Amino acid sequence: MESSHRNLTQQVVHELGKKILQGNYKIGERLPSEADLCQQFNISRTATREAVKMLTAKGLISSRPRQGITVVESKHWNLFDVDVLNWILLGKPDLYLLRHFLQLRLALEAEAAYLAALYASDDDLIAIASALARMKNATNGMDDTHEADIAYHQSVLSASNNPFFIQLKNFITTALKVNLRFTNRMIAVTVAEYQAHVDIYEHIKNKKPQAAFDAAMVTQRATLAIVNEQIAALEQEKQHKV
Amino acid sequence: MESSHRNLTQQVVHELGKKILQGNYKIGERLPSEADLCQQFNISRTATREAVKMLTAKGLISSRPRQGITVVESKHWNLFDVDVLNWILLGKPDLYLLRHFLQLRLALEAEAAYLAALYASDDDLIAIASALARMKNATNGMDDTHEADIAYHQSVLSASNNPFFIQLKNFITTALKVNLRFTNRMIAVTVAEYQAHVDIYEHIKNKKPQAAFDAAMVTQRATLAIVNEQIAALEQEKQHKV
DNA sequence: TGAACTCATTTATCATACAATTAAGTAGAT
DNA sequence: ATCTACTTAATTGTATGATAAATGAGTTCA
Repeated sequence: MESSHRNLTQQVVHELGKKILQGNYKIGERLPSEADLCQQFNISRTATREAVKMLTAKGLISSRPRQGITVVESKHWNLFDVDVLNWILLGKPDLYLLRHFLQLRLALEAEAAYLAALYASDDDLIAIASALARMKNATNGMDDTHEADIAYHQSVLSASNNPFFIQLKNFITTALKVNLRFTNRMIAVTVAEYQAHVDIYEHIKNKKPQAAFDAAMVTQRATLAIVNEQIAALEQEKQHKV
Repeated sequence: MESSHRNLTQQVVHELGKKILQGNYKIGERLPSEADLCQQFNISRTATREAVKMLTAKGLISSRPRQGITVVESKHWNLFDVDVLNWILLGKPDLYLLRHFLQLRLALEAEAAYLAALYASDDDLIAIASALARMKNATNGMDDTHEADIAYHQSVLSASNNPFFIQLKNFITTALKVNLRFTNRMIAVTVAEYQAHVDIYEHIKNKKPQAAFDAAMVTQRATLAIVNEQIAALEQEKQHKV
């Protein structure tokens, strides 16, 4: 068990969270009662209840006397919670999830670039530059592409100096992980992306918000277009099977 | 006490959450120990611990043996949690918070309009249209402006058919509440806004994503510009005082 | 100096008991 | 029959007390 270092409550939170996000319990359905959960996990009511409370706090379930523990509507789920996001990833992410992630990333990252051009401090600029340096090394195999990519995107979000954008760094990082599962990128692709990011950085440094926004938007719409094509191809394939 | 209908645990969650978000405990600082909290609220350890766990699940605090209960860095806070957002509002929202909200709304709502133009179902379109009808009534005083406004924004987000955008309906609603505190809108303004929303709706209905995006973007940048001016004026005023 | 040990503090977990809530069933009146 | 009021049982909510585990800080000893 990979989670043996965590305490009991957190392990149960993890197990139940995974099951809920993977659809083992349908919406509105009852989970096992506290007593049953105690038996299943062989733990005390204290630990069980604390786990239930944590999942409640994340908006996944609701517990009431006599009614038991039920899965609430998915619109109440805190999809931007790090744990919830990771539980989603433990399932089998499909192209539709990838598209949803990209759609939100597009919206966020373009405006983050815009705001960075307006509000980035000197330190923020240095952070972006050093992330870009790592990306360049990565194209030569001297650094990890994925790590460098994450560092770059996080540095731009930080430079927006908006706490809400900053909080979404978790989300973006997770979205990039999903990306990684679908795109086995060639070095060539990475170089092109690197150049695009350099351009955005220049706009940010030169305090040209609209230019930074547009550049980021173009890059992301292109990525999204590729995924949309893949989905279209997939759906056509399904049609043929039927 | 307005929260007397809630159970004990949730009341404590609310009280502590408020205090943390209002800055009564600094980041890294220790909250009272479990034992102290039991005394302060005059409740059992069970209730106290469950409250602590819920706040932990929302990313506000961390509790470890010997170290106690500490406020974690704000970058870990789940700012998109409904409760956390409301605790923020219980403070005294300033123009900077309003700006942060608007910056994110701008990013989200423009792209939501784009996606709505691509993916809105017939029902989605009907929902937007009926929200617009409510807004029109509101300009005649026949419906509540604020409620109608919320309904409109929510209907566009729903029409994006992206679960992440849909989850952010809570956020947008809260952001609109903050808006309300600062802008005592004239009817005239509302009429102008109404027309802008009608235009966006037409673009969505006609499946013109880019047009919908641009229209939404223009409206929001204008709103943001006003707030930026107010902030600039405020900062200049402060300069004079010094 | 520093490594090993002890100790005290605080959270983590367990066990048990009772209270509160509420869905569902039951009895009684009309 | 059916509506109301009552009873019951299932489930979570809260309280209490005891013990375990983690860990920072001090203490001893080589």
